[in-house]
Amino acid sequence: MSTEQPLSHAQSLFLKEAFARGYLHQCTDVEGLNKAFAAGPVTAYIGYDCTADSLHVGHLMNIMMLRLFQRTGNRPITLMGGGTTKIGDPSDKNEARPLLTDEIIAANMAGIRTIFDRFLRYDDSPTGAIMANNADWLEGLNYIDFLREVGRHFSVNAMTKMDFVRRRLENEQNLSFLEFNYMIIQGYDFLELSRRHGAALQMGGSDQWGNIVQGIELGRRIDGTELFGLTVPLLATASGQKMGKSAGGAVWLNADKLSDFDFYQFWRNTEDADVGRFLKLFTELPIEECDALGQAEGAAINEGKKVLALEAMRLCRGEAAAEAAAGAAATTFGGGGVSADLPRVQAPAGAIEAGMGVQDAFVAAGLAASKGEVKRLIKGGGARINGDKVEDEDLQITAADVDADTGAVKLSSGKKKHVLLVA
RNA sequence: GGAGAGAUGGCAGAGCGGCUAAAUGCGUCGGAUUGUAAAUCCGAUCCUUCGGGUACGGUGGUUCGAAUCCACCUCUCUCCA
Repeated sequence: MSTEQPLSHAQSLFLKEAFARGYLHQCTDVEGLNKAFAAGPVTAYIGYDCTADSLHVGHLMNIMMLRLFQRTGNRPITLMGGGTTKIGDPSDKNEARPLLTDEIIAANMAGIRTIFDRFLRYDDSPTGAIMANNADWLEGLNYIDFLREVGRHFSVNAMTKMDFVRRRLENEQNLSFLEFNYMIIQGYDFLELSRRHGAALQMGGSDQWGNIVQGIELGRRIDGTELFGLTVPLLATASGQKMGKSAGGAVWLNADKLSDFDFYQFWRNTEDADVGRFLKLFTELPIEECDALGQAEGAAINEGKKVLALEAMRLCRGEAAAEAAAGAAATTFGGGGVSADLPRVQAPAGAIEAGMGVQDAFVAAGLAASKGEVKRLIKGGGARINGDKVEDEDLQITAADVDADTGAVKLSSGKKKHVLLVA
């Protein structure tokens, strides 16, 4: 796509900026979309599954894009897949996954919403974000009416040519009718959102391209409306790793799923080659500044990583958490001191006073999954208590190990994972 | 509907009566190096009350002894119709 052409209207700011920051992958019709922006605020949506009670870094790029979309004078809709989650997206999966219950879906949705509140402004103004839930229209659908209105526009011939369908068919793996309907339902969401809220654009991960296009087609055929789609690129690290692992687990955006310290560390440990790109994607610093920081050579690039970590923290966890995590990192890695802002885990009541085995302590702190793992860690020289290497696998942790200031014992697995086990 | 092949640790994939808690690779976790980076190198990699206990799709059986042999069941794949 070209950014050379003069974009005389402020609304096109979004596409220009999104492109420059690296959010754009594919677009169904750049010219048409530019015109739409020129005509006034555009309403766009991104759909989110409710399969977990938090979103993770993999979702962050498109949340940032929604935020940019709003800041550049448009109205974003976050669509919760309360209805579609009951079906489960079959694309890219080889087997059907177990269906979630209503209770779990509702709980997941509540967890996910807390994240959006940090990034978007929800209100009734022309650019105020809207929270939608496709359960609102999917659950009340009348089967016959739906088939007559929507079903007739879908060609099974075409649907069987889709990658995931063909794969399932060729491998003779069961593809239930339920799953087969997912793309119809998702396409229908777009139609419904365009009717209810005037949504003209759907954005999403590049894996959603097919679903998005289906929705656009549907809108054109049934309502004769012109709809647009655009996707964000798949995110990987420079060395080719899929992004989003930290301290042994997914990098959740919710603080109750991943501590502020670990979240900060995730960004702080970004690969050199990714610094500039990630700054543009995950912070709101001016592009020139991102580029400058990302181009630093050698150890100087660490400054960029600190900025990235701090800024990403600000957006995802808030100012106070960002400062605290940065401080905790500085004391932990700089001075070797113990920061009170390291992740805290409560030890079983009275356990430390009574004397707690190291192995149990590490497991309790979540630094190891089993005692055998702790033994291996000790054998490998990676276990530390208050900074001292553990040599004896039967060592007892007692009240004497509890630091007066933090009221906890600092346990470390390797050089980067630290937990304060609170007595 | 007919004929074959297969199901092994987080994954891929050897093993085909005892030496097999099960080769090798990937992944993961430590260590070294370094800049809390990447790359590289080294080590570890079921649980345990440290006696043992679980484990090679499921259930029985043969055997002193089975992931390995037999029967049935479940699922998957390939070829033919």
